[in-house]
Amino acid sequence: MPGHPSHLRADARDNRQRILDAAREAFATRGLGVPMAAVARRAGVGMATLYRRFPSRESLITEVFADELTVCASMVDEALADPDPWHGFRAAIEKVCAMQVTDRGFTEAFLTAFPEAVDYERARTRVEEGFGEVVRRAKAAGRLRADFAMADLMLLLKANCAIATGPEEEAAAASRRLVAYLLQSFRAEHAEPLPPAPPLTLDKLISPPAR
Amino acid sequence: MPGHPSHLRADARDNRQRILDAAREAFATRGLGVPMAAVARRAGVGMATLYRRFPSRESLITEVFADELTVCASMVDEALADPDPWHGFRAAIEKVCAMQVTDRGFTEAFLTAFPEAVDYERARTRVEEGFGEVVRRAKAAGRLRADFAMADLMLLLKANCAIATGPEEEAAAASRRLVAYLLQSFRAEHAEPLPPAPPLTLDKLISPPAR
DNA sequence: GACTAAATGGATACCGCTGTCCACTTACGT
DNA sequence: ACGTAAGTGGACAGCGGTATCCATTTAGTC
Repeated sequence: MPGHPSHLRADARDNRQRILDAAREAFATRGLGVPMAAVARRAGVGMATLYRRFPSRESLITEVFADELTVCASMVDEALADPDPWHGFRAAIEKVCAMQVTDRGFTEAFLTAFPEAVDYERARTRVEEGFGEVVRRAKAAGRLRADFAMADLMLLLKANCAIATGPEEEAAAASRRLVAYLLQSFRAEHAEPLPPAPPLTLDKLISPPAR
Repeated sequence: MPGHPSHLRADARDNRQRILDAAREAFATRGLGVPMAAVARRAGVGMATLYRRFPSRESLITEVFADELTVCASMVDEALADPDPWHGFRAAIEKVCAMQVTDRGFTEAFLTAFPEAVDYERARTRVEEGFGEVVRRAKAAGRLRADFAMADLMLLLKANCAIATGPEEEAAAASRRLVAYLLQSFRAEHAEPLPPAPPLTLDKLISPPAR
């Protein structure tokens, strides 16, 4: 694993970080699929540097995504710390969806699994398990409908991802409204019967290699 | 406008139709963005033929999409003929969403406006107005919440579009569940306050030129 | 059946993006 | 200070896709 920051010369380590920052920004504004050259230029490094550090586009995406997943994990922690389980559930969902709107790269990455990543894998399961606990508590409190499935979270994220395209102002409004609609349906009070949940999990659901 | 079928030699007219059929099929299975050469091969014609008939990829998409919009319009007509306004509303939405799942090209096309098309424009407004009437009647019957906006339909379609990717079986299940959730929220009975609707219409909402 | 304009297909020029190679530069131990 | 290995940037070959050109074939008319 040559990507690891340890054992790197000081300047190389510096450049590595610059690349990650540039990539995050580029992915956020222009989506994954942005030319590698654009990332390199933005970072102020040459192609070779970029490719030595991140041999494939996927490895770069993976690394950037791992960082963002960490942010995500902290949101889940906040939700767990909330004394009101439903409020925690609701706030976590609203925050992640808002994040998808502002950061297009994050959005796409969420939909494009990269099974290789290791750190990423750990953060992911941490998020999954943490959120599972949030769900359990909200159900126990009688606020979240009992037939809510984790796959429904995926459903919401995927849906919101589509909403998150286009001019940011509109996208934000649209996302808020979609989330409000769905949160209302998630409430236990007026639950109506549903078709079965699809067999989707955070990794399984995804469209294969994007392109 | 060289695209028009009239005044074409018989064989040319025939080939034009073969291209449209091939394109519809190719778009449906492999998405818009399928290589033009693949469409040509599938239609059993050369590149030149394809490009003479449809000078740009967009013009081809537009034409195919116009046909599919017609199907869509007939669904709206069915909804209008339904004596139960809410049932009509519900059935129309379920049908269109199911169509998005089976036909990936249609889905993408729905998200990628092409303002130039003329026939397309007519079919579109026909669908919009027809569905507007469906909505009006469902509201009048007290079954659809009063603050439902046409933009909410766009919201649903865009969301469902993201759901419609991946293996068809899973996608279908996921779509059914999403639609069920949203339809529940659309019902007047238990309506809760919502954030304002985004200013989206069928053409306005769209992300600019796809790629 | 013969003539002509329309229609055709495949070869081809072209373009943008990826990923590699190599001659030069720089950090760091001594 | 200086040697060396690590690091660097830009040039470049390869690839997959688009759009065009032109020699050949074919439909429709007399």
